[in-house]
Amino acid sequence: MTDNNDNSLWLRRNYLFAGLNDDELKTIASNMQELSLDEGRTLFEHGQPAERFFMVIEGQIKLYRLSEEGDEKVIEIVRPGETFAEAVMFMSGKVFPVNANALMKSRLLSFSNAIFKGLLRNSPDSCFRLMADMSQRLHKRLNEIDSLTLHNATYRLVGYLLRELPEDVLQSPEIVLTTPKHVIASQLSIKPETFSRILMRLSRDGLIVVRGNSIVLEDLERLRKEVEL
Amino acid sequence: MTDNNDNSLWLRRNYLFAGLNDDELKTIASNMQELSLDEGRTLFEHGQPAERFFMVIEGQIKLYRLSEEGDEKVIEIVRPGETFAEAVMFMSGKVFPVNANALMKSRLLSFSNAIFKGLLRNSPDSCFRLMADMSQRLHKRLNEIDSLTLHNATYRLVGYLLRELPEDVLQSPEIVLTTPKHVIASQLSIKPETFSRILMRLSRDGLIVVRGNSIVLEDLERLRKEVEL
DNA sequence: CAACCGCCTTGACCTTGATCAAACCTGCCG
DNA sequence: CGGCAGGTTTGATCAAGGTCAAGGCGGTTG
Repeated sequence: MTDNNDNSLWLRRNYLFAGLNDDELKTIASNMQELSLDEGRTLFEHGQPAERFFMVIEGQIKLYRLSEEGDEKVIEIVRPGETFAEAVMFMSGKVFPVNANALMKSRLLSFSNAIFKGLLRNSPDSCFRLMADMSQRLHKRLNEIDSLTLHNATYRLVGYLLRELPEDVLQSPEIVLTTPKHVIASQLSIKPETFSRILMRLSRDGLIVVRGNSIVLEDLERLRKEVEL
Repeated sequence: MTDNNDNSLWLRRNYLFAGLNDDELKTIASNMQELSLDEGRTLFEHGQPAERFFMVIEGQIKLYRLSEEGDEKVIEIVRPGETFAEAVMFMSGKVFPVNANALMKSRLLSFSNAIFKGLLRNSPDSCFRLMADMSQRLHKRLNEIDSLTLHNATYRLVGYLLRELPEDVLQSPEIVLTTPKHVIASQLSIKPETFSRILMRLSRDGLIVVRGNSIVLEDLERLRKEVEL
């Protein structure tokens, strides 16, 4: 139970649960499960019935789709503090729409859809939070479709770099990739070879400096112009 | 008011409002506005503040994005009975994420976000319906990303044809395009020329027969195989 | 410390679908 | 009925990014 108390902190911190009172949080906490996954372990697969949703508290979870030929498209990398698969509980079929797999040793919490739904019924506030969450996801997907159809690979990559930049612009504009490049490439719908070549070109042109997993954005001005045009 | 009574029928028919009682429906109805748009008229633009959402009762509304160079990507064609922009009310920025434009003379109803949100606060049932709606949209977007990144233009086009097929398989497998081909092409993220060529190839191979806006699916068997592999 | 393994990079070549340009329909309007 | 306009088709060419193959570079492990 001390374990669970520890985990409850994560609940209070997440906006999804912020609309619940102490009793409701207790209900959630007493039904949540902690689980840990070794690197490479799969949590669920596309098409499996979905009864729970998840929060990452440590590590990284890769959400992805597979084509019939086995090609992989990474939809999202979920990081500590973030929830996933919570929108599935309202879908008619109620099966996971993607595969989920640990990129590294990870710890998660899982929550019963049924119980959470029960609480939602008495908490319009929580409903609104969840809807805000879904609305934001919808918007992110729209932007991805936009950049896939209206823009090219360089645009997507530069956009990614700029989004990865920490909020406060004052600190040094360096990004340290915490995920293998080929996974980021897949997320941006670029092949690893092309990903590498674009980084190459950007550094040849003096926009960035690459040293392994570290990318320094040398010329923010020109990088920003790259995604505006 | 007879007009509004007429329009109220549309409300009762739409699942979004199905969770509301008579009083609540009356509130909605008394605040809804009817508007009509001539062909080519724009309803709203990407980035404009969003205070209302809409239902089409006649005609077709094109939702689309524009690139900086003016290229257009059609996100969706909204047809009679369907609502749109209702997810926007929960977004932080509350601006329309797309442009909306009438493909032909159209009639719409519009509803105040604020008032609907007020009703939602007392109707968990309606919240759940809206969440089901958003969840379904999320899933549709995911599938679009999937088919953009993991599949080719032919797959998308054949998939479209099969989805357009009426439910009951018994009737003749003919599709009549009610939207200009270049608009459908954009929806599928294909250029008009390529769209035309793919139709050409499919009919040369005996899978379909094209006559203007009519497409007869001659060989459902092989068409289905096309999207499975 | 050597060997191996996974990941990344580099080079040569290829394929899909885009682009550009012209012809072709079809419906509409004067 | 002639001509014009929008949408569609067709043909020739092009380019972005994918594929295939080989090499390099760490990092881990026995």
